[in-house]
Amino acid sequence: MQNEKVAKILNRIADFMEMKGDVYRMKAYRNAAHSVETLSKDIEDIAFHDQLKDLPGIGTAIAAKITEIIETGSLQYFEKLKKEYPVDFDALMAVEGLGPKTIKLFYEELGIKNLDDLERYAKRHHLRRLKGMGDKKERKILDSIEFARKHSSRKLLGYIMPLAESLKKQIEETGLAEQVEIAGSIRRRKESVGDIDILVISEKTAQIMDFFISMGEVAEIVINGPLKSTVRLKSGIECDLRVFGREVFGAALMYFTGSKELNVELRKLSISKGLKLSEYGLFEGKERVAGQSEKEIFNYLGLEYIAPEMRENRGEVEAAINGRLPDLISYSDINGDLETHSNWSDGKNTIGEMGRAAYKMGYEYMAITDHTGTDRIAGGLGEDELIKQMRMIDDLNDEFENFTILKGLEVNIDFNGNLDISNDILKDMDIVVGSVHSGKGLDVFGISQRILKAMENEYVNIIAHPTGRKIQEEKEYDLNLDKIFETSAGTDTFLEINSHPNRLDLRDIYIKKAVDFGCKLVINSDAHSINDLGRIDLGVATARRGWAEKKDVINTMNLKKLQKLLSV
DNA sequence: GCCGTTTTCGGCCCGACTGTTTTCAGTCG
Repeated sequence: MQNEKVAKILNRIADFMEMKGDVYRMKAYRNAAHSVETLSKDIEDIAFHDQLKDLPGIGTAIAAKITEIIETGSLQYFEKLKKEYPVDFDALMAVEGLGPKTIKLFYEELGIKNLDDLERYAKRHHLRRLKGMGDKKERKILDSIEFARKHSSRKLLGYIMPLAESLKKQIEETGLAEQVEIAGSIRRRKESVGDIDILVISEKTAQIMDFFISMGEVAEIVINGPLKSTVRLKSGIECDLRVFGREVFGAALMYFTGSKELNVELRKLSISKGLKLSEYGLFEGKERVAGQSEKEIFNYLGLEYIAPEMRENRGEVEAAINGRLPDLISYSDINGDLETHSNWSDGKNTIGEMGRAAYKMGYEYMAITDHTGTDRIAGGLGEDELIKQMRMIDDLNDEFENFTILKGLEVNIDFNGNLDISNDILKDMDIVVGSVHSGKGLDVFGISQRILKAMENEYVNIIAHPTGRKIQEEKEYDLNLDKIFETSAGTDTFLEINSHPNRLDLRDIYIKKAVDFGCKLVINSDAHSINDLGRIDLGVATARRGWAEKKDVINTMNLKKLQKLLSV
């Protein structure tokens, strides 16, 4: 899969176009990049079948460039641009107040290529002499360099959510706001987030801003205005607070929830209907015809309500026009957790503690799936220990009413696609989770073949974290997803959506594709302690981003139905 | 550079803020 690489190059070209001030070419490349990014098919396949131009935003010129990237591994046009402007664009863009135009100016006038150059020239006060610059801007840039160095990358949703919720709660508790909402990519539950956006309805604007900028979490104030303030938090992320009136709050929430791509799409749709959409409402001439709630705006535009998790401009607008939006799985639909670990392997809590915590969450069942055999690093269990554990779970289950601990394991799929526990043991398990943990690159058949072989084993129910990616750390395996989805559907092997904050694997666009293939999914916490059980919400959010419905996810079933499904 | 249920040419989302300006460019979301 070269999708990521192609999208990255197109995005970089868009950056160059922005530097050159060619706004419309910039948009064209940006659109094309988005098109490739959100594609669930392999771009090489599409190119091979000569179908690139069928993709939205890709015409003759960009199709030819994509073909060149796939065939030669690079792109002449892109190499030329890089030579023309050899700057560390990402690093410089991370500096607050620095954009493409300023980066170009600095490079052309002073030869600034990276943060070190920038810092040197700022300290020598060379920046302030340039056109459009002044001492204030220079100082602001200097102040922002350190922050940009430390915190240039986006943060994982799972780690930022609790912080955002806590800020929201603190603001609510002041009683100064009528309503407080978290917007932005957090509301869309995107896997990584760049900042925290909080919107409030309030008439006591000065007081609420004062409270916001003096909260304990605040490290530094960037902007402090009457309607908008920006602060840097001690945890290294920026947070915005904006105040709006009640009658426009829906429009503001919609606007600041995004995504940017969806906003553009909705504005275009508005124009085609003779309307105008902004964060202050939907207007017909000068009259505001909707704005108090998001529902009102969607309705007026002739759309069904689009859930925040779906707002990425990946076809949801068309589906909403035609009344074909999926009936998304909801956060309360989960009836149990089918991958958890106890202190028998690398978990922190006892099986009893895990069970009682899951019971308290209102679950009907939970599977203990400790690591096995060769996964010695994770304290893997041998066959004798597994038999002992099964007996103990039987005893524990006598404790509970209307709740069952299922006997399971997370079995390792080795280099040859074999499992490290014999079928004699597997057949007595309620649930068998298969996963690849090691040997990438060392394997005999390629990872797809390993997984496919494991799926063919009649006792394997679930493939855990199927693509093996770790967000911002490890790339996904090079898998033949079509084949895996086809086999999953054919063998009733369920694909996991792992809720670990840095996995969220399967990811959103693959979930959509898996559902289209008729695969059944399972959302698991992969908890290693009772505190991890709650993160299953991240998995549900990811499923919603992949347009999954309740019927697509097996652990929304009650125990009886689930057991029937697993026993087949 | 892409796109078309008024269009194959002439459009391409919108508004606020900041710092530099003396009417605006650049950045941000």
